[in-house]
Amino acid sequence: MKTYYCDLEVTMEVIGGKWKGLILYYLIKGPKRTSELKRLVHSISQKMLIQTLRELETNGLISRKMYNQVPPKVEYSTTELGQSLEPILRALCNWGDNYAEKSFAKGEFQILHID
Amino acid sequence: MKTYYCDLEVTMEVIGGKWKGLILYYLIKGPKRTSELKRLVHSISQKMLIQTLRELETNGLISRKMYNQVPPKVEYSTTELGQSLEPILRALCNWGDNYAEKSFAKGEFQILHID
DNA sequence: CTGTATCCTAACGGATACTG
DNA sequence: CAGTATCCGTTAGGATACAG
Repeated sequence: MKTYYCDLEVTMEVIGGKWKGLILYYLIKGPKRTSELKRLVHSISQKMLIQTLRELETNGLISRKMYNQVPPKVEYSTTELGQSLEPILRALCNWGDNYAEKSFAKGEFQILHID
Repeated sequence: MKTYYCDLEVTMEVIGGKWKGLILYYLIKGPKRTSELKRLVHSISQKMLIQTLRELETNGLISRKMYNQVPPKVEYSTTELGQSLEPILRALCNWGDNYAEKSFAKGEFQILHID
């Protein structure tokens, strides 16, 4: 059994990592098919996309709906719990935007918006 | 040069990972000496503590003050930028607390509060 | 007390090929 | 289209010893 010493650790376990927050962020805006997510989070590999979706599903943040048809169609959407992260994820984005502006002069990195 | 495609990635780079958010969370409550942090974040190794502090400092979130005395004394504190994360980190904690309550029944994990 | 230097392992994550 | 399986390199991170 996993043990945490601060609630912060719990949240980071759920939305931390390289892809979880990002995928959740897109799903919060509305349901998406697997291929749509693959395109939106365009640098993610097939493996990590599926793997991350499974973890989010296991943690009860998103749900998976499968349509029985050929070719297959699967749609992911946030649960109520996942949706409750919306204000937090938005705040994280806003902070990052502000931070980026202050750090741009240093030329340490770049941000490409491709929405 | 690092490239990001969403502001969310930027923030996660800064407070993500296993220790950054946690250390920042303690420093936001007030300046701390190295040994104090080591005690508070009690499961952290010497190596990760120093390494994480360096990264937070490089990102401009905390500052390091050294006293020239024997034995050495070093004190870390948040910068204005680091302090600006206070509402976000608090929100992350609250969410984790709420999430934990909903998940306790499953017996998947435990939380030990040792403040 | 604060910090550095090694060594070592496990997890993360990318590339590719393949299945229904 | 959606997903699985495998291989493999990189990195995160722990343990330990040591230095100023």
